[in-house]
Amino acid sequence: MERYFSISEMASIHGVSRQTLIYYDKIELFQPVHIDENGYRFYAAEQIPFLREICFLKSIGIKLNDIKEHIGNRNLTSAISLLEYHHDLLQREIDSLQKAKMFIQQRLGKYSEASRFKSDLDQPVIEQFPERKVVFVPFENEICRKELHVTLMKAWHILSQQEMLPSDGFGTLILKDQLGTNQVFKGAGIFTALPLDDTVTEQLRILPAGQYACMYKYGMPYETQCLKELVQWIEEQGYRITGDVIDACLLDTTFYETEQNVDFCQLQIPVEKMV
Amino acid sequence: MERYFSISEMASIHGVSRQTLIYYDKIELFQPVHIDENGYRFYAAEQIPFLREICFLKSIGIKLNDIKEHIGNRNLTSAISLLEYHHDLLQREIDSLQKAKMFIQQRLGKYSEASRFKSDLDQPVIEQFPERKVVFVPFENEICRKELHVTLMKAWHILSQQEMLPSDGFGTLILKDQLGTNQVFKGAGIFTALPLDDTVTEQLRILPAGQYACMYKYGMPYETQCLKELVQWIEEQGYRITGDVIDACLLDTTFYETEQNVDFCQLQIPVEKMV
DNA sequence: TATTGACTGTATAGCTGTTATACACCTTAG
DNA sequence: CTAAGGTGTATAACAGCTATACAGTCAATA
Repeated sequence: MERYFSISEMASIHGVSRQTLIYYDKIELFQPVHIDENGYRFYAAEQIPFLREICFLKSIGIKLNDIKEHIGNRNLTSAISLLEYHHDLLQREIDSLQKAKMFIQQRLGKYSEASRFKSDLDQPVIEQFPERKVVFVPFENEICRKELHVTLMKAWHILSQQEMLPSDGFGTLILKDQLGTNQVFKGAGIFTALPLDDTVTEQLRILPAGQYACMYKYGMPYETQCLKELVQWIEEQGYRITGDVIDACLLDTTFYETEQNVDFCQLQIPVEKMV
Repeated sequence: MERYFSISEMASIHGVSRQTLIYYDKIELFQPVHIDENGYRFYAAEQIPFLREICFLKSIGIKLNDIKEHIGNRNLTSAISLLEYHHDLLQREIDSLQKAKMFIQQRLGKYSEASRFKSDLDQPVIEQFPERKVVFVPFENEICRKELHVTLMKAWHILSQQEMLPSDGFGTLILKDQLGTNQVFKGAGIFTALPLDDTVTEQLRILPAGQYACMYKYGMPYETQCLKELVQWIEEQGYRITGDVIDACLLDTTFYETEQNVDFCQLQIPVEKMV
């Protein structure tokens, strides 16, 4: 019966590579019991349970450094606390991936909305919307492309502080009372939909459920031609505007770099029929 | 109105570091529209949606390389397929972490069993066990420490091929018919509990539910003193052995490196009362 | 005008856990 | 004597940054 295992034997027994054992030797995680005059590494059968345990801990995602600290003086208490700690860590990791998955689903939902829109471009139509919770950040300067982008990023920051992403749509919100004045964008700002129902303490706003007069358009929110048309249409049809105007961005400029360089949007104005 | 953003402005708007933008420049993922005579980078407001989108895709875990390939010529179809692909990837990742979490729970369960054992060392006692599914690998050579370890690793390989880990206990299985002969370990081998109910095509064996005569002990399976004592006790108490002998390892030698260097085990022999 | 301080640039190492490569040595079989 | 198959060391590469060192730029102040 041979006394030692060569490095390749030891590696193949554990399903790891020779290089990996050399690396473990180097970082002093797992070293051969014997080294011969040529520098050849030799491992003992008694070492197998240790390497096995290292492989187990590695497989469940524990860092080699943590394994190294643990494996040296191992006892039931330390083994349990290492596993419990890692269990919590895994749970947090899973939660975070679940969240990412949900953000993707929401974004896909938005894309699906954008691709099968329900009316022609620049054609007014009435649609129903559920209640929407959003974060609202008012503009601080004259509205322009730059102000739009910078303000949106502020809203983004508010979400990301709560570990959320603006995956569920955003746009510009224009105050109802400013319509028809020569300061249409006074008090206006950017909204981003809340992807989770988590509480954002400040800057939370609710877009009410109900019927909205809507119009798809290409253009930036500060181009008000379509807005005027839609408001006029609302009057002609005998509707009354009941709340603030939403200019929801369906596809931003990153989709139209070369040609148009404007957003694909939907104006949404809450209305009710006048009696 | 200033035309450009400096690198630090652009970084802070997006909540990334200056170094990150330098890195994105270098890998040609996101580059400034203008570089002045001193090499200073300047970014345009129109670039914000692109960097924003890069940050979004990065946050949900998409690799920079994939983002780079995608962001250049972006359209609804490619955006959807990128997200759908990544959604599946996330799901697989989550499944794998869930599995790891379950392995930890099982291992913790084993440790808990080991720490609150129900009878004294070397004291026979009757216990109930549920049915257990295990992978069985027979010894190929004379039983000894090395053969135990090597055979256990073979069982490990069978599990890991099915993306499982031997987290739910292992041990030695001795055939009932060899008890009392002078070849006790003929046909014996290593078993490892199946952590999942997945089908392992071959080498699957079932340890039946029922009552077992049990004894905790320190020692390796090839040391048969305790086994003899337990078998004798079974006879004295008027029980009959109904199946193969299990020598379940509760804590392996990695827990006892310096002092004892043997496993903490529990002998389990299925029995029934003779009438 | 000289000097701060806050910016900018480049270049480099470090992190983690390997894998891959290049090059050299040892042993044994043909 | 050579070839094959093992072994050793040293190094780069991967990803996505962060941190550091060192140097140039710019505007405001003493």
